[in-house]
Amino acid sequence: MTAEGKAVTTPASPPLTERQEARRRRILHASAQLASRGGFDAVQMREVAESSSVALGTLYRYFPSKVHLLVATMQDQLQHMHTTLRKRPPAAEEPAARVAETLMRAFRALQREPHLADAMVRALTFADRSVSPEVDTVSRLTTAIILDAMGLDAPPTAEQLSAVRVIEHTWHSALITWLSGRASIAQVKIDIETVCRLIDLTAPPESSGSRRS
Amino acid sequence: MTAEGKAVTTPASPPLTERQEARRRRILHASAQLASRGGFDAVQMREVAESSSVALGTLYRYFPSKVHLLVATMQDQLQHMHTTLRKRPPAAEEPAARVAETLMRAFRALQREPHLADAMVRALTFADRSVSPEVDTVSRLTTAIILDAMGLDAPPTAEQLSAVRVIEHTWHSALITWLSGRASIAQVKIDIETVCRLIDLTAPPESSGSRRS
DNA sequence: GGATAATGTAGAACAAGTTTCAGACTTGAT
DNA sequence: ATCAAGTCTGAAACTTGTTCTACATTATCC
Repeated sequence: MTAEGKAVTTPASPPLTERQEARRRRILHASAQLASRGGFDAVQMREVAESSSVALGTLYRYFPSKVHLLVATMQDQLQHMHTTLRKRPPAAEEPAARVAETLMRAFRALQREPHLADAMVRALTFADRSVSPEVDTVSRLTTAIILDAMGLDAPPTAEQLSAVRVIEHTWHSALITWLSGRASIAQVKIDIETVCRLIDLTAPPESSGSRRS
Repeated sequence: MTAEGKAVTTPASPPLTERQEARRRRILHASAQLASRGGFDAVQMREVAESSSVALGTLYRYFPSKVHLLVATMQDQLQHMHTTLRKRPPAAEEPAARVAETLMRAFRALQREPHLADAMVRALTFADRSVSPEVDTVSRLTTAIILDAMGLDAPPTAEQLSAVRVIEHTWHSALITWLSGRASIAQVKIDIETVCRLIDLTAPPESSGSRRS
């Protein structure tokens, strides 16, 4: 069960026309493309505008800052990842192992586009208050992915949610250290596995009455 | 025992003259001052230069970028914190509790200067590869503080070091969520306490032969 | 003490994010 | 079809990090 029934996708403000939806999509595509080339710095607003055949002013109407744009790009990518992951759920038995497996899978996907990862993650952690809603959406998506991986058969306890938050913290920060070349891939793997141990630690007692098969 | 016998402080490149040391200090002071006012954005290189009576070019000779400057500022502040913390070591018995207590103390210090915290932490996570050495120094300092708090009587095991790394990840990322208004102080406290449980989890077996008093 | 290299100064110049504005184009309602 | 409101465009302007240049000051070495 995903954390939210609502579509995490749609802030549903004013409904966009078709042409507008298309523009938005072009912009996000250009953003991801440029990011894939050279990371955060390579995503230059003028280039994104030109690349997506949109005036600079329009770009700024759709995404009020570069960080907004990149966080939206991340939302987009995460959505893909989420659906991809749902298709082949992790194989392991234990929740902790399942989460670790899922995150490592995501990590390998990021390794294929390290520059894109750089742009998205840097934007995410650099975001200030004005981007909070968008960053929060990303966070909820990530939480949903992790909870999915845990494969709980009861709603998560408060303790488990704390563990998930800590896992998210570790995930983001470990990515940063990797992206900035201060930690190896192996290191990141160890950190993920280490933090996932918290899941076992916070599992509710096996036979305490509220378990469902 | 601190993680390093070497002075984490001194990269010891070319020894600075007295006037140079003074300049450097003026710059760091101005940086912290401006950061305290308005956070990352308020630290404008021209203002730092003027504020510390140094030409812009000179500022850039001392700190090759704004991020370098702010990371150095953080180094500076951390050093203070470390010596302050050493004076009154945490009271708790258990290593996990001691670390949590220490981090919460640090957190309260940051709360007193939230804008400064903002500037330093944002710079830290935004830093790219060119700042890796400096960021690494900060990381080593943080590790030292945590290890100190654990009060081990034997050198930390590899497992414990992993736990410490995860704690650091959580610490940075939790700070970010707090600074960007997406998590409350209480939330950060819970996250810290949650992650600190990893310390118990990775403690070496009590009476396994390599214990000292 | 003077030559010489390194360091510092002032200020212009450049780059990229962001804002602004006048005019052209769409859209939706009548 | 027409009008008003909202949207998009192109281009210039503005801000702040960063670089560059020509000249002054300081430090070092003989």
